[in-house]
Amino acid sequence: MAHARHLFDHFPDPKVELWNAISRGYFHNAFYREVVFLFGKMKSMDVRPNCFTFPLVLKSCAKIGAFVEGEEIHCEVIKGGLEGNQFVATTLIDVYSGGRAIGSAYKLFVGMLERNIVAWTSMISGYILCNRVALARRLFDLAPERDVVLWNIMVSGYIEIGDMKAARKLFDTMPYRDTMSWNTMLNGYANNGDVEACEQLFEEMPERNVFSWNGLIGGYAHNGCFFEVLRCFKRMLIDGLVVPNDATLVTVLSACARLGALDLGKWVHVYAATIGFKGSIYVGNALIDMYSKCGLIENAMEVFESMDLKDLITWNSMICGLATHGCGADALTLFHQMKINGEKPDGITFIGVLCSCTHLGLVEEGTSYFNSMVNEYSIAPQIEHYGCMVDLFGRAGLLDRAIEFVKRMPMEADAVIWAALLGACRIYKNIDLAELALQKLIVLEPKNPANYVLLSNIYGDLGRWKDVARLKILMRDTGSKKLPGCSLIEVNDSVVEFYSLDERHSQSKEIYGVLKGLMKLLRSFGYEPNMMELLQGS
DNA sequence: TTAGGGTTAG
Repeated sequence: MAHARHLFDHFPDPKVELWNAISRGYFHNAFYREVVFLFGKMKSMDVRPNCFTFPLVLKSCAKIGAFVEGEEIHCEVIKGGLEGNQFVATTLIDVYSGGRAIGSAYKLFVGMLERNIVAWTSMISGYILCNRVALARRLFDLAPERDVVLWNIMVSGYIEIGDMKAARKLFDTMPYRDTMSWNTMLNGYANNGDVEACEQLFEEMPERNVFSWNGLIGGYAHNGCFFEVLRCFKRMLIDGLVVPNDATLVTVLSACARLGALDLGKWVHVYAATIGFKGSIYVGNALIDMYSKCGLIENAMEVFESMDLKDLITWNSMICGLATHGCGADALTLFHQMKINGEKPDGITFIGVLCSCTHLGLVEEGTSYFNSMVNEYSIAPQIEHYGCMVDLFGRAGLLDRAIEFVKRMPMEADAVIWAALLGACRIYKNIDLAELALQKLIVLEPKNPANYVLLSNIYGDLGRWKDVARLKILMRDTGSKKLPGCSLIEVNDSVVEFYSLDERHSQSKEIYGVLKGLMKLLRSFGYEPNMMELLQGS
């Protein structure tokens, strides 16, 4: 674009065609503001925009959310006598629907002298966008003709409101289906939590492209089936008919992160470079998260530093990765660097920042960050932020300030917050507050046994065994049995699950042998395991 | 030269 612009700037007296050409260049490179800016410049130089100019500028306005400017440009369309142009009018319908001004869109639609299928499609997708699916369907039935694009849009309208039955009924009556029709249905099932239907449809598809594979893989990921994500990715590679793209890799990497599948994650890292996604922000961000979650914070940092282009998510992934990895000081340094680089933090950034302060014990700094989030960045604190603050005070032993904070919150404290308090009560042995916290937790999460276990641990610490026993009975009576936490570790190309006292693995004898050895080694360094926790089965 | 449809990350 720099070369194109250079030529354009040196062209004597460019005509409207040339203005359109340079604007189209900016549009296709996603420089929407520049298109709008050039439009203003063009007018100031008395060049009259034509019917090719307006769709470009209007779409650019819509892209950057400049709906007021879009309306002004509509006036110029009328002044220029171009409202009757099919291309211009259809784009205006899209702009108004995009700005949720569905009434204005419909007025335009009705006022059109001729309405072709594209105009009908724009109007119908406008209604869908504004959640008026029944109205969209009425227009759909009225449309003089329907092509595959229009059918697909109507199907996706039902999917968006979660009506998979209606979507399927329409899909089944389609006179012709292209790959996108199948993919639309597939993604519908995936996003509505129906993994089985998703799998079945995938097998029935006459033709699959990368979106089809991503639909199935994404469906698994969305529904927590991370092993299936990896299995399906391998099948895709073996199948070999379709090459994965950045979206595939991102989904696979996030599954690796969840499972701790480090070897596959590393393999994807190399593979991404070989198929040309080295510069992808999406892939880079997913790699940072994967390495952080798998514990290789240095590798995460390496990816971070190698990225020429960074966005908000890049910074957030790295800051949160450092914070959860115990490198709070580095996380805070990075936060300041982020601001220097001109990236504006959001609510997630502050989660990382506050979490860092908590683990560094920086109570006053954390408080000041919290205030700057509200006052300097106008970010409304979410319940997660209040949770961070309660945790910050709690872990620092300032239980009074923590409970004070809970009382002043503008929303009801949730289970996470009370559990944070309960955790702090355990460290600082505050039995009264602990009992209050548990009371709240029993109401909020009557079925979560972890809460009873926490309080039971506190009683145990204080030697109040009768109370421990009382809680055990209470737990039994509520029928809640604690789901054991499990660890996942990658061994020889597959991921193995381990529970406490687990003996399912074929080599469990050897594994426990190693554990015993490690315990011995720890003891020789003066470490005494806390047998109390073992006894209480936490 | 021009208008309508799909997936991904913290």
